[in-house]
Amino acid sequence: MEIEDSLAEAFWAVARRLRHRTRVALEPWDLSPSLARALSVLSRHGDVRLSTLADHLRIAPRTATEVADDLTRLGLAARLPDPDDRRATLLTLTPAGSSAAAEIQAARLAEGDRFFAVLDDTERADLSRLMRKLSSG
Amino acid sequence: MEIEDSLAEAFWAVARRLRHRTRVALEPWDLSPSLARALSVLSRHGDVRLSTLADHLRIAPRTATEVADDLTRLGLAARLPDPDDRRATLLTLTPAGSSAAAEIQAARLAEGDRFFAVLDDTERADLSRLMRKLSSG
DNA sequence: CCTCAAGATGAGGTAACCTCAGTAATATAC
DNA sequence: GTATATTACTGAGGTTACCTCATCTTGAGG
Repeated sequence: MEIEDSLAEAFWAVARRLRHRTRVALEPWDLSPSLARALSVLSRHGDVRLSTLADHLRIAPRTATEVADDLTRLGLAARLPDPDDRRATLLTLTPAGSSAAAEIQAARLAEGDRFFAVLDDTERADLSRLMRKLSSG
Repeated sequence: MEIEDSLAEAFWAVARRLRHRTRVALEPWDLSPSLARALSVLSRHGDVRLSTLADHLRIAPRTATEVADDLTRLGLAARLPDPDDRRATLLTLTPAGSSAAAEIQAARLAEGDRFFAVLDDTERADLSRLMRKLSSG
């Protein structure tokens, strides 16, 4: 049936596979992808304002409030007042949040490595170069 | 900051870009990605039962009912009784649905071509080979 | 013909987004 | 030094694209 597989379709097939794998890798933490991403932003950028979090996640500011609520309810993050601006709220990782973030990051990296392990070194280098070209072209 | 860009991250950056471009390319038809996919299943497989549509889209059968409702309301598809099984309903493209499907398919292909046009022939062949390897590995 | 399964759908729910309006705090302009 | 605009967050309520469960009709096998 698939007489003509466009490059885009092939790309999406790989994306689907990778997404599925990643989702499975996150299962032990029982975190939605959305919360996992937020956690990773917090661990990469330290304490952030909700509006900054929204920017990083490319979501509306209002939605960042909800993400913060969820992480707080799970004991992974906490709100604290921004000393520089009393309108603002900083979101900070709790110890539980930090360690979850670290473990998740490690699991994700490992899963990525495993996924791309079917390629040899040269192929991975090629792919990396092509991706860079496509994401800045 | 980005000392170590994993291959997976680079891949997702490209995916985001391609998704964005595709969404923009679909704008003229004012169809959600979900309906556009359904339309494309119909145009590839001809009349299908709702349950079959659900399988192709990997959604629950109940959800296919809603997709069918939406396409019908837009005049792009119509329900007709399955002559082989009076429990079943076939979904068929209307003329408007067929031509929309064809145009969208063409636009998507063109957009994909444009997206991957920053690569030369060799690079595209490489990418294609790598994608095939990753989606069957 | 009786029971069980399959196809569609009504009712109702969820996750992850959104906009709009409102409040508090800050920055800017006069 | 006050008036005005702007910024940061959040309450209320909506949307999309899914889901499950219960129900109805029809089909299939013993």
